[in-house]
Amino acid sequence: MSSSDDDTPLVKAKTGAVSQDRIPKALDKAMDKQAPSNGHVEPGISIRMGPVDKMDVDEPATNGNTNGKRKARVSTTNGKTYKDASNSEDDDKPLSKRRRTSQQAKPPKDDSSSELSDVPLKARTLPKASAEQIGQSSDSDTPLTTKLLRKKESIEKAADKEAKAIRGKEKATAKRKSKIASDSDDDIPLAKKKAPVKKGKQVKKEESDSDAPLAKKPAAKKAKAKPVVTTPAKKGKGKVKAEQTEEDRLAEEEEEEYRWWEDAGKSDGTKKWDTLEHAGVVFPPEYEPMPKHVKFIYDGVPVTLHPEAEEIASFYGSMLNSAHNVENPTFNKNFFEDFTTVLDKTGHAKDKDGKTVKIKTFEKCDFKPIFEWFESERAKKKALPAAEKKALKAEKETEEAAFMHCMWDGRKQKVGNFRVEPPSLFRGRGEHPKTGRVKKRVTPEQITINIGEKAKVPEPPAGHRWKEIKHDHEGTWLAMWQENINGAYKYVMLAANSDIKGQSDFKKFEKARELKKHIDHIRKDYRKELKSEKMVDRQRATAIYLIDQFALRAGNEKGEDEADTVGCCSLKFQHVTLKPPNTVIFDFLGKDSIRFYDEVEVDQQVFKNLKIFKKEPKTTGDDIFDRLTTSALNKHLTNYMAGLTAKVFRTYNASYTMARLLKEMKAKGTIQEKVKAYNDANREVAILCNHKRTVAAGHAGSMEKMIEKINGLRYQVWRTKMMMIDVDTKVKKKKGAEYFERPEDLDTEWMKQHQEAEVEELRQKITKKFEKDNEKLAAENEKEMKPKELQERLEKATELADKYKKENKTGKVEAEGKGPTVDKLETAVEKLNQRIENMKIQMEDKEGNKEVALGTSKINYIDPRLTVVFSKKFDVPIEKFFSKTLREKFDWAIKSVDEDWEF
DNA sequence: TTCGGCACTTAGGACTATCATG
DNA sequence: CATGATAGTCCTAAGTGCCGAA
Repeated sequence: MSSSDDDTPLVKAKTGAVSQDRIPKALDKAMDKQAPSNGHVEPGISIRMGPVDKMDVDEPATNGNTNGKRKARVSTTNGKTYKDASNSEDDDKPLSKRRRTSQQAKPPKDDSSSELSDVPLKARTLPKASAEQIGQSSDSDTPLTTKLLRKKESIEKAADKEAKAIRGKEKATAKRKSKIASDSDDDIPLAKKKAPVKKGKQVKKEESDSDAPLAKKPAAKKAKAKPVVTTPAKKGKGKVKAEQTEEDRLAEEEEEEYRWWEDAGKSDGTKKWDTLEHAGVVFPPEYEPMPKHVKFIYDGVPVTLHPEAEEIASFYGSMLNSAHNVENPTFNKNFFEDFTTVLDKTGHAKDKDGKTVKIKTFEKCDFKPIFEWFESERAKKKALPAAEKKALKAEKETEEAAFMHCMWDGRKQKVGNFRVEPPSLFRGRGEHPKTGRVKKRVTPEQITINIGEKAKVPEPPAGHRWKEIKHDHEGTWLAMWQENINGAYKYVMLAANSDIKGQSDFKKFEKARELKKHIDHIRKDYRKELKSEKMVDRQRATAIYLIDQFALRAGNEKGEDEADTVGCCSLKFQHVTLKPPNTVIFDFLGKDSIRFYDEVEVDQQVFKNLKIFKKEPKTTGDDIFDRLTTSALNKHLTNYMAGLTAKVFRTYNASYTMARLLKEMKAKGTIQEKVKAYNDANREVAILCNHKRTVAAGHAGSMEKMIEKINGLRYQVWRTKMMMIDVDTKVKKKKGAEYFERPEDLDTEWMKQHQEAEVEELRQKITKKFEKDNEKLAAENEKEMKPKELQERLEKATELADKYKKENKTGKVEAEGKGPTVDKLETAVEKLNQRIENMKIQMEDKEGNKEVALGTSKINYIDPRLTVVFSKKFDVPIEKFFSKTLREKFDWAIKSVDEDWEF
């Protein structure tokens, strides 16, 4: 049967080449052979990967490793229990659970050197090895971590739901009604929704459509609130409503808070404001030449530069300590080129006799004195008394106060980045061809101001004028300029906690929630289209599959003069390695030149397709999706839902994953434990989105320290056990000799070293304390202690050393503490073991977290309402999850949901 | 259909404040 | 009370995606 999966009629290709629109049957078949669809995967290792295409069920392999689990699955997409309709059993399989063979698998190359801080850098350079080589080398250590307990989960989930259903039968029905009323068909089984009723109509008028949730939802809520007072489900909302009126009154008296998320109508999505007043931008301070004695050195000779050139030299000099830039040849080359241009213009340098020195070679430049001067300045600033620092800060604040806020439709709103970017050296990431170039000072003449017609236009600095004054009501920016290196547009916009940003955030998440209603349909479609005989469709379906399953970015085309990074649509031949039967290895640099490495199992058909897309004559450097662009992809996606683009999948899958994880969580334990559990879920999402950070410089060191500490504790455990024998020789028999054995890895050599280290540590501590005490005495004008006193105090350390020495000699440990008994010692051992366990957990946590950044997903991908609900339900203060700024940013979420809310 | 222009979100790293810890 | 680790903030680069003109 496996050869019949291509049941669609095939149009004969004209030339038979892959690049034709149609996929020749022969090729498709050939691919079948190369990638045997019935290739066996050991069920023990394999997590079920790609969702099974119904059309492929005749292929044993794909089903083989999912075995019985699938049958029992109940779709939980909407948080409601119902039998999954039709053939999309796996559509809702939570992302993070599926298909990552190596969720946290480190690429083989990284493994060797986790202690080196430059590893990430290395990892970020494009691998030179061929794709095949990578495949092979990683063969050996396909790390299979994180296997999530799918079975258990679905059982728990079902039980959970049942319980819930019983608890709130009434509630549920009320909710159901209200939900329907409020235009959310969350509860309707997939089967019923899948008909693309809206399809055609929605296509073009996305503007108004995508706004629908924003506009309609709150309105619906409000309308509901009145009549529903009696139903339990509505109580919450009724209350909110009541509070609101009160608050409104209060608000009017003070600041007046605008609860836009409760405001119906408002904003058709294009017009963003009616009136807009603001103070413009703050320019960076003019360059202040360094004191005369600070010289740039050329070829060993201290020379003087024209201030303009000196400023540029100072950019470079001040960053001598960040090897990241200064050791990058491109950075140096670009810098020197731009530096030379300015030097040519300003007459190069003068030596102390006023003779011109021409600067020709970068290697002969010495920026050290400049660097040192900057360092000393920095130190000076740091050493400033706290009071002075504060005063300085306050002064700056008052100076900038006017720029901090604007008036947006008459409401005071915080402005985000009102400071114009100061000149500097461009720090492009990864292998950016322009990194190191001089980013010039921005003049008022380059800046366009966007402001209300009736508002007072901010004064440009004396003797200057703005480039242009606009009154663009459809823009949310206050000022704009273009930077000189890439021609990038820079905008001054409102801060994240402003209404306007909040609104678009809200919209974003509502859009993702809407995708929930269409996702099954979409998944079904792309699975079907994976087999389309049209190359374009097949590529598109495959791409959507990757975006959906692995949270890849869209992957727009990039220019020549940018770093060479990719996303889904721009994946190149060498970024994807195929390992039969159905394992795919992704290895490429994504946004910010962050490496994406993942070894996953995919749907058999996807594997086959990728093989076709990589078919000769394609080779390194060629596009895998050569018939696909992001705009074609997005255009296709809009057919399903207005405003649906590739990016929405990331939001959806991230939030959906978080929602699932939080829902599965048990409300038990201390607050700390709950927070930890939340962070673990957060981490899973971060891993899904490949949000990374560079490993902290001291990571390996602090790791080692922890290990030593743990070993120290283990040693103490052993010693305590030995003390038991000292107290009562009989325990040795009772507990067995094994109990008293010192762990093997803590061999005699280690022990001696450890003892010495302990003694030394104690000695240091005593000495330090002594010195400090003395200082104190000196400060109080009293007599300092004699060195003899120190000697006496150090006796303790010697005693310890002696004790250890004796222990080593006799092989016995004298019991410590008063009235030691076996019982007491046993509790002591227990306590020590507990501490060891805690530390181990802490350590693992740290290690697992060392290159995962949680912030990005929390700020951009996880619907904040999920966190708010979690906080309320589990009774953990929201402060534990959101910092002050985040609480402000997510104000709308905090104030708008009760604990019944679901993503 | 492609391309450049434009506006907006997403991103990691540098810098800074705060907290724990010894 | 210093000191190092961690959390929080700031900065700006690097994406996405839309639009209209060629």
